[in-house]
Amino acid sequence: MIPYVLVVEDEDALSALLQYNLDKEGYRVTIAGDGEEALVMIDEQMPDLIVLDWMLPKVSGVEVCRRLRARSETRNLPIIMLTARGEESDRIRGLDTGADDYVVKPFSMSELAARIRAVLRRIRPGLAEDRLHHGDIIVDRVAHRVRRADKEIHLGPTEFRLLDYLMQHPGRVFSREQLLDAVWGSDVYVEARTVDVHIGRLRKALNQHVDNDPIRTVRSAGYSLDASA
Amino acid sequence: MIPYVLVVEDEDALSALLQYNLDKEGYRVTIAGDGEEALVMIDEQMPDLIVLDWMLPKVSGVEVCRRLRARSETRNLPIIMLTARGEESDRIRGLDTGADDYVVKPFSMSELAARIRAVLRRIRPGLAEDRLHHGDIIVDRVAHRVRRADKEIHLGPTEFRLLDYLMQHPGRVFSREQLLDAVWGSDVYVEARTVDVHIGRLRKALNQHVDNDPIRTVRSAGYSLDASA
DNA sequence: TAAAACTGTCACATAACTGTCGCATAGCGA
DNA sequence: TCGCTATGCGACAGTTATGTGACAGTTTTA
Repeated sequence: MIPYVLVVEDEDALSALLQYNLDKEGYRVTIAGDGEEALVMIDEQMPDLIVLDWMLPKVSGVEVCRRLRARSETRNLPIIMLTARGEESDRIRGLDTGADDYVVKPFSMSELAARIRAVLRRIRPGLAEDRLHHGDIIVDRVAHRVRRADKEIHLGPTEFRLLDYLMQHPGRVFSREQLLDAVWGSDVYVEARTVDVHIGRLRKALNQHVDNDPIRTVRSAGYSLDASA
Repeated sequence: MIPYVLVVEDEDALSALLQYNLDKEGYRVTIAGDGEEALVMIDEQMPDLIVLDWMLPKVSGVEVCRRLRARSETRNLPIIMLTARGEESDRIRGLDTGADDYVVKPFSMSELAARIRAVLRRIRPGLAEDRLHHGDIIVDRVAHRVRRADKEIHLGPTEFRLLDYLMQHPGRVFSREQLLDAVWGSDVYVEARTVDVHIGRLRKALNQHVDNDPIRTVRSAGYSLDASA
């Protein structure tokens, strides 16, 4: 699955550059222009990693960082800080606040990309690994196969991506909109109810040999992969 | 082709010695000082073999090993562990984790070099082997012959290379683009659909005497050699 | 040098998958 | 319990991806 990076940066020139290059590196990228916006987007879209400018309007980078660390859902969200030279003494405070790494401006794209790779690997090995297990479900991303209780399960491409995404965050509830963003892509327009249909198809496929349904419907909130099991 | 060896070792004296001696043995050598650095370098430089100290700062040797084995790109990367005497009981765990061989410190350079040669010869399946087997298919890369179920199969050059490539990674799904890169070469421009046609021809040739198709189509993803069978 | 073998593309047939509707149910607050 | 809202899901028509025979241009073989 494609890692999803949120860039929080108020200088448009830089954020556009970052978007362009990270996209080319194979990441899905969104931009937030200030800390407040960032906090909202993080909640809604659950990125895999955040590139966070130290200085930001409204809510500073440090503050964003601190708040994310204070909440359990975002405690392990990888964060890379961007700091300007001269704020160097602050770096340490940055890491204290809970950033996973920092890059000093001006930086090269390849340097940032390398840090991102390293941090993703270190913090969230699940992203890079090519097999996801949960209960009796196995998703093999390289072979593009799904098994449940040792039976081969055939899924269409969309159902496959949907399951893959849910398996990355077991137990977490996703709204239909979040799932559309993550699985269909933020650019296409599709009815939210379509998610229901695909969830239904996924359920049917997964439960054909087994009695218990691993997908939990959370009324008026969305769906999640059942954390138990 | 000079084999490229990455040495992961935190004691500078030892790593320098290794670099010197392995270089003299005819290997290209790079050093990583801890596990984290190693993981980055492996990704970026794709060495042919890794000499990995058991005890490392940040990310231990075992952990590095485990993570490499969890990702398909590095699953077959040969690894030789360096363990200190007294960690001997751990040795077994080392091999379980996926190391291909281990050497107990203190060791002689010639011993290490011999292990490296042996492992390179033994492990590199596609590169060194002159025959690939999978199910009832045999590809003889030296004689340039293919047999299935004991019948000689005639393939054109492109079909041969295509099958050869698929047989190096059974089960793994390759996109049309990946196959074009690997089989046709990254510089030529050929329609992606051309892959379909060659897959079709390959299928026809392979299945002429046998009923079951060893090539799996994964809709919207690509093709793979069926890992079962 | 002619015949045979091989390639890459196309066009068309078919199979697989998608998104939406609409109606049936289930859940929930009053 | 009633009424409203949210979800489940079969059906369907439109779309997209794949399989494959034909063909013309090239390369290899005899």
